[in-house]
Amino acid sequence: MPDTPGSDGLTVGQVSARLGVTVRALHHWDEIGLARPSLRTAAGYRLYTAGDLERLHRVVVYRETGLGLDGIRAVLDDPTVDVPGALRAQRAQVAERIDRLQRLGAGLDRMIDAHERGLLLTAEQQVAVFGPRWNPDWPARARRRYGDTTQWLQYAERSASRGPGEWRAVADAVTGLDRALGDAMDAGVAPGSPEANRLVERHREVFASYFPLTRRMQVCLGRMYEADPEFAAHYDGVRTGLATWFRRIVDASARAHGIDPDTATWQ
Amino acid sequence: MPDTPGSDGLTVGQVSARLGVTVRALHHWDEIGLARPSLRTAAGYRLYTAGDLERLHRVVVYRETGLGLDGIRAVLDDPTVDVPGALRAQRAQVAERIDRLQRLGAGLDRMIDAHERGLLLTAEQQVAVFGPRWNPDWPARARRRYGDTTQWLQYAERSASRGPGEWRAVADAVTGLDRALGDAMDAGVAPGSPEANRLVERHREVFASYFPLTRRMQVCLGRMYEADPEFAAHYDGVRTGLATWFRRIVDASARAHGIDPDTATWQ
DNA sequence: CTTGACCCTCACGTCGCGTGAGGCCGGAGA
DNA sequence: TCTCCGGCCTCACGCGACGTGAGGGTCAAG
Repeated sequence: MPDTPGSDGLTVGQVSARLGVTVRALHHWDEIGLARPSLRTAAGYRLYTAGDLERLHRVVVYRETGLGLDGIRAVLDDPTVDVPGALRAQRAQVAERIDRLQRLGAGLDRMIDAHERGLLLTAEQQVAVFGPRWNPDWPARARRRYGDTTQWLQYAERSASRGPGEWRAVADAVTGLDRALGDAMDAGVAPGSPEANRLVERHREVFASYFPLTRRMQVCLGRMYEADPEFAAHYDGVRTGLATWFRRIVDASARAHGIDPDTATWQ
Repeated sequence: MPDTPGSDGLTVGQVSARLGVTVRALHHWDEIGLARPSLRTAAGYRLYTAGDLERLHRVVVYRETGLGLDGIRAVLDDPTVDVPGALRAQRAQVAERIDRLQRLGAGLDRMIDAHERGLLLTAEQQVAVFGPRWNPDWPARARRRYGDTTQWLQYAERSASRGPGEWRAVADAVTGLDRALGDAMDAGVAPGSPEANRLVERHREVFASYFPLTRRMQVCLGRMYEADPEFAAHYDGVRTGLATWFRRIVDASARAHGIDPDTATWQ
């Protein structure tokens, strides 16, 4: 009985089942000469002998260490190769990959937090950075209102990489702008004047630390500042009537750039 | 000055320097339509506008999370995609990969230990498994003598996956064989007899738990048992003269298989 | 004689670029 | 004006370890 399974060799399927590797992998290892069957049937079927199985088993063992096929070939065929050394090198690589993945995971956690909370600072940090008039509920409320917009995404992406120091700079820029706007209104700067237009540009630049803002979006924002009680309260807290004056200088600037502020949309 | 850098776009090299990505990556992202420049010069140079830079920056951010380019495309272009969900899925994948790598690292540590110490058991475990006649220095001495042979490699590979239970089974098989050999010698079993040959085969099978043993290697091993004081002491401790008798039954069996025991080599 | 499970050999696809090859473009110095 | 050098362009193959068909032979059983 020369073709009883096991008497002179196992077929790819049988080896595959025994060693838990795919048939294709066996073909591949045969192709590249890493582990070839010593026998073939007349029909060309691969037959793996007991000795072949030995080698295959060693291949499987070293493959599980993450060694590349060339490395495995070296370990199996080159008696001068330093196997424990190769294993230790492999171990170091694995440790490094774990490190990288852990850093990546931490970065992901930060981004997830930024998307969900809008800000990575604790309530105390927020008050310390943005001042006592800051309400720590605002980020969560902003997320509920705008969380499904592209701009929220962009804002979250930026927030992920900002700590207290960066936020302090943003807050300083914003309060500086508020002061400049109030002073200009006090000084009687007229909408459409070069000075007013410069302030509008400055607002766009400062605001870009949250997300990129087009002129049209800025127009919508100006109207929102005026209409939304919370925003209006903020600007009127700087100077009475500032929200309205700001809308007027934005509208005038938009008109100067060929935009009709009454039909402008957010998109 | 329509071609001042920055006025209407940056070239690939400038973008590459700013964002810390390779020029080839920019080409690639252009090819697959992930992030294309809005402009080209007459000569075909890519020119990235401020808006293009925005998009590129977002690509870079999400690429750092390990998201695939198709995933990034979805995040950037499909407003219905659940970004925090995608990030959390990515986070879970990362955690799983860390897990796998940590298991892989543990496996590597075991293999390294097996190669270096020859045995993963503590001295106490060794004595518990192999009995009071066992000397815990033996594995280290064996490594010094045979550590550069293929057989040591195979032995170490097997050792890496053996705990006390498996070693107990091996030890039992060995002591059972020793007893059977001693009994047979006592009973006057003759070298070359079927019973002696069966014992030789049994020895090869038992020994295969250390590493695969050919008949020729077995012949050499028989001579070593007789010549090496330590091995001889062990077998003579079972029965006086057992080492010599064992060599004789191995020789006889080898001759029956067409091997000249006096010229057989380990290879 | 057919069926269905198993085997064979191509040969392309994967993923995100790296790495040339071969050649055009643009600003600066001789 | 010529030349030089650095930067840009478009192919197009390579990588690593197979996955996944396509198209077709083989083998034991009914």
